[in-house]
Amino acid sequence: MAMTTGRSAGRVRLEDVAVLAGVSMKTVSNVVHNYEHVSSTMRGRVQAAIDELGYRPNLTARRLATGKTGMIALAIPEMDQFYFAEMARHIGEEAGRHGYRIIVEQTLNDVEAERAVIRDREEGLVDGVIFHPARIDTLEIARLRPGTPLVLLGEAARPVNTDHVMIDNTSAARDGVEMLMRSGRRRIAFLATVRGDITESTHLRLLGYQEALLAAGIELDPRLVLQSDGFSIDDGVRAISAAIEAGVTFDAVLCRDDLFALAALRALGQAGLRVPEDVSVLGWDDTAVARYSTPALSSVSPDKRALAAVAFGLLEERMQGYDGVGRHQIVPHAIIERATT
Amino acid sequence: MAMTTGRSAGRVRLEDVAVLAGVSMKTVSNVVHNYEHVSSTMRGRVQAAIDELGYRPNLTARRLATGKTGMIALAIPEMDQFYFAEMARHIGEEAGRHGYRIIVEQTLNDVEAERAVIRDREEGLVDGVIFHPARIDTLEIARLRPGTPLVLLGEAARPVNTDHVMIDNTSAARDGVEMLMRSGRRRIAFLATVRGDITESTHLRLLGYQEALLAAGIELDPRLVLQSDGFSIDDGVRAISAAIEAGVTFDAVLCRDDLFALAALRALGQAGLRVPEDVSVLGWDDTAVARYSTPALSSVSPDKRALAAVAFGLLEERMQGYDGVGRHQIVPHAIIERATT
DNA sequence: GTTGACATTTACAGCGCTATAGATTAGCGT
DNA sequence: ACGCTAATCTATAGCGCTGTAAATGTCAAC
Repeated sequence: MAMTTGRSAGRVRLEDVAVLAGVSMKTVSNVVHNYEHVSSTMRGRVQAAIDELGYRPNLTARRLATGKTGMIALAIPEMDQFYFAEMARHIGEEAGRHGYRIIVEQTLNDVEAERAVIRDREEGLVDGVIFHPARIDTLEIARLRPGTPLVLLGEAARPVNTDHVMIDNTSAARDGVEMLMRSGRRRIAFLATVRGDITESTHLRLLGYQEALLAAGIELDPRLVLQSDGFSIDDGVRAISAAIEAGVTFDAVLCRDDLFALAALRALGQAGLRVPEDVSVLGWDDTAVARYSTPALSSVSPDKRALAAVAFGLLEERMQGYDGVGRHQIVPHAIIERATT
Repeated sequence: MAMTTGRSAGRVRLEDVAVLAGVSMKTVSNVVHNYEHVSSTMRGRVQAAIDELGYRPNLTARRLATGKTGMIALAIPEMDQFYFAEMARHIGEEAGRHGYRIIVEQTLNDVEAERAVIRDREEGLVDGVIFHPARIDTLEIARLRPGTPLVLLGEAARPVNTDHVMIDNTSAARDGVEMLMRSGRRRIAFLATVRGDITESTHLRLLGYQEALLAAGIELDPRLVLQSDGFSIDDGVRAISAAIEAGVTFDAVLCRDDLFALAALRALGQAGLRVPEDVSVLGWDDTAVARYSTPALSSVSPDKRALAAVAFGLLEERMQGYDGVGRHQIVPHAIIERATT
């Protein structure tokens, strides 16, 4: 047993290979990188030394030397929330395809954690950041303007000079409501506005809901816009149960996310209402639970793959030096009909 | 030549701060690290320079110098699967508490990707790896024996010399079956063995299921051990529907994961069977969907937080130099009863 | 005053790799 | 043979930080 100072036990370095092969370090580096102008004899000799010693390049050193890390940070509120987990997967795959790896940062809905993301907490650690903010607004992000390339996901409260990709929430909500109306629904509830929600999403979706109704000549009934005390499933259940008990009637519910749609399923079941016979339920985000629930949820489906691809694309341009104004991109959405409508 | 390769535009370095403050680099470093033996005048002067220049340390350089990265890799099959997403969250939080960050590696059930994890793909990038293998067995892992500290999650096909943490699947299955029997169930089905499943988990759970039944003096009925063609919800639905159509009767189902439990809910509903009146359903993993489904799923609940904490603890010891034999740790589980039992 | 014994601060050699510039060799037309 | 270009290969200066060893200051105790 060789005695090592706590640190990485006598790791094999590039120089060791060079010495064994009797060549310069640069030549070893060249064969490691498959540089073309290396004679095949040389390549063979070096490769043999690499194999013999079991050399593997130290990525940290490489990074310091090149200034590129090959990693991007993905900052999301919670990685076990369906929507974010799915986005993380897509972004991870997309990044992988382009030779990047991702490191996931959970902000856990903490303002300070989100600020830390923007303030280059990752300095020198990642080449870029994809960030889905939950607590801080785009204005503040613009103010803290990080040095690392950044792309935002999700709603932008107002136009800012930061790259940004999202779906058109308002138009998606309109599409959802129109779909419900096509199947004859007229009294459509919105589940729900959430107390203390500082994100723009709910608002935009509500707006689309109202626009569609008005466009169809249906008068808005404020009692159909449900109110929830929080984002949990129980909050959702309470919101809808309260409405039912208060005598509010409706034949469809547009939900701000799939979780609220599950809440609707539960509350309606408890009230003895059948889905979709008595009430249609339309979720939002089209996460895996939509497929797994019984009855399977219809849901407004953002094109997550496109979201990931576009976000990564914008980021890549920034990483390659683009330094122009912030760009806003809209990716497509669809209404996926399953068993609840 | 100031003509550097497109590299990071004039970033502020430690040396810049040192020059501005008129002190040595080491002193700046000391201030950055809150080293105690720094006079407060000095600290103030240096801090002012840091603030003025907006200096932020380059983590890559720090890493190269210290040999510690402060990061651990978490390698899991897919990060959008409920169980893995939740484990990722817990491990991320646990690591964060100890000053580490995680980088998530999706192996996507690919054998080569899993081998790459073991073969130190992360060389010099992370201080340790927590790995939940899906395709390669523990024997192969032992053979490829990586240089980086490693802790395994999930079942070990056989004792190996690698740290490893899991719940006692067999005993958990027994507990689950006993709970079902206590509520009077006698014909308990197992959903399901999966064709092509090379993991040990299903097998161990099935074993526990059988042990509990035998211990209660109930004869094993092979028709109650359902067979599925795959891991998807539809595979699960088909497996259970086929059994029902074949005239197999049962009053409870122990499922190998929550997804199959949702499948059971769906198939039973389609067959007009009520849950839990006619058939009890017990899921496994106690993922968020268990709480969200209607009726809410009862589920075998591994203590994920403990799993994360123990795994991280073992890894930390390895990272600090422990080099003894592989340790196996069992963490607690519980049976969470909700509405399906 | 001096002397230790500490507390502070500094100088500088790495960490392992890449990249630039220059040295060497090879290939070829005349 | 000779000159010239192109193909290979080498030497070495960083990348930005930390750790070590040594230098300098400070202060209480003689």
